[in-house]
Amino acid sequence: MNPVLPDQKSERLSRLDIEAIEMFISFLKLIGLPKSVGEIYGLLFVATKPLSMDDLIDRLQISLGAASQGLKLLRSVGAVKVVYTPGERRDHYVADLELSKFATAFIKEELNPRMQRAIERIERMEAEARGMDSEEQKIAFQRIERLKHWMERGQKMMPWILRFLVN
Amino acid sequence: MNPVLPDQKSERLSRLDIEAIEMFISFLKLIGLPKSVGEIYGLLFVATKPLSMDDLIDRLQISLGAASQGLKLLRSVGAVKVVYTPGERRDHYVADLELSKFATAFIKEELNPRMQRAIERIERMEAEARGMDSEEQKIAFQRIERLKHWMERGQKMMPWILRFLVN
DNA sequence: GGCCGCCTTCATTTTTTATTGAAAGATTTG
DNA sequence: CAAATCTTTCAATAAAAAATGAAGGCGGCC
Repeated sequence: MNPVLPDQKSERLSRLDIEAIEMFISFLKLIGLPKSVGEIYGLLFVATKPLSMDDLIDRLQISLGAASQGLKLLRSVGAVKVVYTPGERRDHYVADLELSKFATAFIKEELNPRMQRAIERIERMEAEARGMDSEEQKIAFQRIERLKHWMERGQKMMPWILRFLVN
Repeated sequence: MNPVLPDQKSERLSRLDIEAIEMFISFLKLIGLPKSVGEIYGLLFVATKPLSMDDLIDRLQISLGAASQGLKLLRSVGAVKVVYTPGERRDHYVADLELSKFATAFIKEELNPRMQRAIERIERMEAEARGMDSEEQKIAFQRIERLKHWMERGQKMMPWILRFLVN
C-alpha cells in the first residue's frame, strides 16, 4: 500500500519463498483453507531446514495464534511434521512433501461426511415422495434417481482417485 | 430462533424441498458457491414445473438481488435453463439435472487457471534456484521437482475425470 | 516447588464474502 | 410510445470467516 514503508515480508522472504507461498495460498484456498495456512505450508515447503513457530511468525509476519492454529491443522492432516532438534528448546517443523495429504484430508473430512449425510437425506426424500400424488411422484422419483446415480458415481470414483493419489 | 413466530420458509417449502435445498447448499458450498445459489438450485432441482424469479423470492425468502445473481451464475455454468412459457410475461427457470455441470465449471474456472499460473510460477522458481549456492540449490531443485511432478499428475488426471463426468 | 519459556486457546477485532433493496435498464403491452 | 412489468446492477449493510494477542496451561529445569 504505502510505497514509503518497505514491505516487511519481502525483506525476510526470498523471491523463491514468495512464489511458493503464493502458490500454496492459492491452491489451499481452493479446498477451503485460510491464507495463513497456505503461507505456513508454502514457506515450510521451500525451507532448507526446520523452522520454529517463532521463525514463521517473524518471517511471515503472522500472529502467534495464526501460527499455532495453522500448524495444528497442518499436523492434523499430516502435511507438517515436528522435528525434535537436540539442544533446542522449541519445536521445529518441516513440510511433508507428499501433497496428496491435502487431497486425502479434503476427501475424508469434507467430501465423505457430506456424501454420508446425502445418502441419508435421499432415503428421507424417497419416503416423502411416496406420499405424493402419482403425477408429482413420478417426477420426484426421477430426480431422486438422478441424485442416487451421482452418489454412486462419486463413491465409485473415490477409491480410484485415492489410489491415484497415494502412489 | 423465535419459536413463537412460525418459520416462514417451512410453510412454503415441503420437506422434500428442504432436504434437496440443504443438500445442495452443502455440496455447492464445497466448491465455493454461496448459500443462496444452493437454495435456488436445490429448489429448482425438485420443482415439478418451471419457477419464476418471484416464485424463488417468495418461497426461499431471499432478496431480489440474490435471486437475480444466483440465477445468473447458475445459467452461466449451464446448471439452470430459461424456459419460455407461452402467455407468461416473466421468465421461468428449470434445473439442468446434469450435476457434472458444477464439477466441470469448477475445473474450468478455478482449477485450470490456478494450474496455469502455477506452471509459470515454477519456471520463475527454477530461475531463482539457479542463483543459489550448491548446497541449497540441490534442496530447492528437489522441491521444485516435486511440484512439477504433482502438476503433471494433475494434468494427466484431469481429462480422465472430465471424461468420467460428462458421460 | 517455583520460575521460565513455549504453546494453545479463545474472546475480541479485522477482513472478507454474501445479501439486500433502491435505482436504473430492458422488455412487453395496450 | 407511454405505462407497466420484470430484470439487472451496485452501493450499503449484514453475516461469516480469519487473524489477533492476552490469559492460561504445560513441561522442563534449577
